Amino acid sequence: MDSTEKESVTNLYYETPPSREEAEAIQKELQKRVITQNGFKEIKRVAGIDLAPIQGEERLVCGIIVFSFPELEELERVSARVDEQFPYIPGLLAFREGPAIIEAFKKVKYKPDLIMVDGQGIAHPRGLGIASHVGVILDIPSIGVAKERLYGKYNEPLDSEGSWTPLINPYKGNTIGAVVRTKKGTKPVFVSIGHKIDLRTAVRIARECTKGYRIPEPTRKADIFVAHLKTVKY
DNA sequence: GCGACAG
DNA sequence: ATCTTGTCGC
Repeated sequence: MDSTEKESVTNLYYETPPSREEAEAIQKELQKRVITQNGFKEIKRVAGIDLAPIQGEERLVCGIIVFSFPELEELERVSARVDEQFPYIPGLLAFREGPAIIEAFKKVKYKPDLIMVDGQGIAHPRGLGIASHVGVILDIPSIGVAKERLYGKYNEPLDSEGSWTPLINPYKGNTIGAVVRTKKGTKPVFVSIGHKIDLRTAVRIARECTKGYRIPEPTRKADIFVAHLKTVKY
């Protein structure tokens, strides 16, 4: 690939949106940079990230809230609105939402030690879900916490808080994530390594961030934040 | 060819 | 994600 293409690999912005093939090629390159071991000493701040489309505006709004950890007291919240440049295609979510995340992250003053993204980490067909993609580009530890499965097979975890089962790559048979029951009586969430963290730690952090709701506080609060932002004109 | 398919 | 009212369950 030439220098322009090489540049596009480390950048989520593009003059012309990449084709599906180009996007998948970029994912295969970035996947090689994912680190599946803890790349931090201590986690003192965790950020939750979420997005939502602004109906009728062809734009997306991204909200990021930074919390102290493990206290989970809010330290800061920022947001950014960007034009839609890519459609939603299963497996290529980062090309749609990534630019808004990068833009909003630039405004964060209290840089987090870990970011929690609403979506998959390595539990993805090419091992690079949005949480991993953004983690690698920002070079910051990350974990993916998705509400639905994208890839992998699993057995339903028992209906008790904290129960979890492994999410397995159907071809290789290795574990790519965890199906975690964060709240009894509700559907489980899909936790996977984003970047610079191992699975057991990712599951532990997700659980420590859970406060009585199915969704961990960082992404849950970020979701409420963007739902509000959508209704405000700017 | 037939399903599956994050947000 | 979004379109959408009432409704089942704690």
